[in-house]
Amino acid sequence: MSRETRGPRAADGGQGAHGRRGAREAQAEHGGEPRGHLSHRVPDLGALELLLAVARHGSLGAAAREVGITQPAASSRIRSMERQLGVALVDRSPRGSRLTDAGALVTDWARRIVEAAEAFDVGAQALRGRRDSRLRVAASMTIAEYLLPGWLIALRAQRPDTAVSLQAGNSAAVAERLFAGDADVGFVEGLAVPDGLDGVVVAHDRLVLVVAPSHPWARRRGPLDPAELAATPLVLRERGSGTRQVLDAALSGHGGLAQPLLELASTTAVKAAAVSGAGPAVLSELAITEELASRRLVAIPVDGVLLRRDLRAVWPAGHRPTGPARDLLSLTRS
Amino acid sequence: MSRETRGPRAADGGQGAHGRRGAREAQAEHGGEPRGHLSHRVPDLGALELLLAVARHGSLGAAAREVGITQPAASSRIRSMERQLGVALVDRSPRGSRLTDAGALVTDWARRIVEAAEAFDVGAQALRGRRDSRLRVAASMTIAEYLLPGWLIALRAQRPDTAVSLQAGNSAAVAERLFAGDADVGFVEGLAVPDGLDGVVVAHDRLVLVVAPSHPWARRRGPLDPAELAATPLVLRERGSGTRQVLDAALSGHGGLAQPLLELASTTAVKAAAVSGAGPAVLSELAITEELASRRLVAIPVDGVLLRRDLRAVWPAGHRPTGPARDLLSLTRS
DNA sequence: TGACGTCATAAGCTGGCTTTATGAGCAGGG
DNA sequence: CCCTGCTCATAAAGCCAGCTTATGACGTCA
Repeated sequence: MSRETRGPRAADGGQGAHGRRGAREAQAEHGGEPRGHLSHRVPDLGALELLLAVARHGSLGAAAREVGITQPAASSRIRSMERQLGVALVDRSPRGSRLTDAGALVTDWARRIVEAAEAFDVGAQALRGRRDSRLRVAASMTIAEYLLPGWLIALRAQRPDTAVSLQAGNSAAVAERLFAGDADVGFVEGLAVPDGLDGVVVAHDRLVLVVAPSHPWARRRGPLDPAELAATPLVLRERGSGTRQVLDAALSGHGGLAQPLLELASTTAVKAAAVSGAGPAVLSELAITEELASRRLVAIPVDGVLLRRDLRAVWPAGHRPTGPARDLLSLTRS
Repeated sequence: MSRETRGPRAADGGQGAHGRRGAREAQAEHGGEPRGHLSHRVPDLGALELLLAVARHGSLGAAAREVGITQPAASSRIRSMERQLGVALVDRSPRGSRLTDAGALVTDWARRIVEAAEAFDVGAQALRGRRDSRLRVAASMTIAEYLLPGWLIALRAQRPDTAVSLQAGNSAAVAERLFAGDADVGFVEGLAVPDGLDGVVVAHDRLVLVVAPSHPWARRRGPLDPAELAATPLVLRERGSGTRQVLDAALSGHGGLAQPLLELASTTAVKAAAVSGAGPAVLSELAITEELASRRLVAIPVDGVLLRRDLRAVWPAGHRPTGPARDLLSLTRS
């Protein structure tokens, strides 16, 4: 089956013996595993896109056409990807190419990388904030980080030529932009709509108590008592952050928050501290799906506390969004 | 200024015109922003890793050291990333470099790409299946695709030198490998444990009815009636797949499944069909989190049907796993 | 059998990223 | 006060991956 063996080891591309190696002593490619960084073991985005195209078309040539390269380039690139991974990805035949079983698995993993890259792309483009943007969005950090890219991808699918710009900031900054006419629609998280704005709830965000798997709480059977949570020093965002406000309010009836174990400036820093075992933290469920899935963090249920906040689209009171902003809003309502 | 990065094609002016026109006239039929594929607009993995390192260290030089390049290379690479994105990412000062606000956002999006790449990496390494593996895992497709990479990342964090190999297949194949001694532990999805195996439930998987946002059901208020679901032609996996078995069983009391609208060979194909509006589909929640978040698919609740299946770790009856396999198991139990 | 499809091979070019070598700016200690 | 040590920026030269064009080999179908 498949001519797999027919060609000599392919495009070893006349690289050869240019002796001199720079001062990069670290990684030798000899023998066993490449011990370098991710970027040495994972094919680049272009190769992954090509692989997805091959999966779609069942043909190297057609895939090459889709991504705008020639057939030999595609052939060589897939082959070097197979060499790099040490796995046969496609079964070549004179009638086309189909993914092997392993190739299907690899392709699905690749798809997740490419999807993350799409979110990055659409977000970065919005961040560039060109002046000709048809839709100017102001959003809180959490929303800009976790939800907006998905919305923008969906928006692009529906209205491909809507240029979007994004400004991220806290609730006050969002309100300011809206009042100044610098943004067409805003997104904020928190307990109430800022004065002078109207809004609708577009999503909910649960706050979750998490600890590293090594923490004793990770082996608890039952849920935690709110008073116990309130009495425990936590890793927290600085005072004034949305997350901390909600937590404060929720625990006010149980003695209030204990003195923080650590106060950090960003969600990411808090997450990193929690993962590394510094202590329990309370974070948005949006921020920790990955960590929960890979067991770097463990969620601890807490009884009888509503750690939940609303995520709202907002606009200056009375000026309901129209045009592209309305299109975006209609995407965000579940 | 940087002369206009050469467009995807464009550079043809230089030498193109030989008699035969090259295949590069391949113009994208994709609507929307046509120019350039993802890989031209998104920095490569190495650059993203570097950016994360800068975020961690607050210094270009230290970040360079971490990823194994020199400081000038890091400086240049960050700079070209900023040019590519059109956004200032770091504030440089004689005392170090800190992310700008936009840089923090970009870095968080970058982190998601890198995390997906880590999952790809650990999965691909396992797939390579070297003979010296200390832990040989056999798993069903769904588990191998969505859950195993996360588990393996966690395992690597705890036991860095555990070489893992992975064989993916259906339940029967998993059982076979276990009996033959080709695998140390298996993971299967389905209603029951195969004969001759013991196992524990490690997770649950809900099946979800989804439609494209354009489908009339997407605008329903209430949940769907099971009989209505049963009577509707669906996009399905081929007969015999785990998903379809569960669906069949769940709807047997409501008239049984209608004639399929489409029968496709992979979860991915079903998902793609559903996204493109071919019709309603029932898929594992694991497979559609991304699509739900970005509104490419909408979940429709169904009343009174238990579309749920167990995901189990399994091993030959009586031979409870030990060693690395036991370490893995302890990670998978929530 | 010949036309068309597939993929593989070969050779040459280009450009991005790298390296080494240097310079400039700011901080803190002797 | 200036030297030492950190930071980042610039410049010149070289490697290498990947691209292209040109061709060949193989299989299928009318």
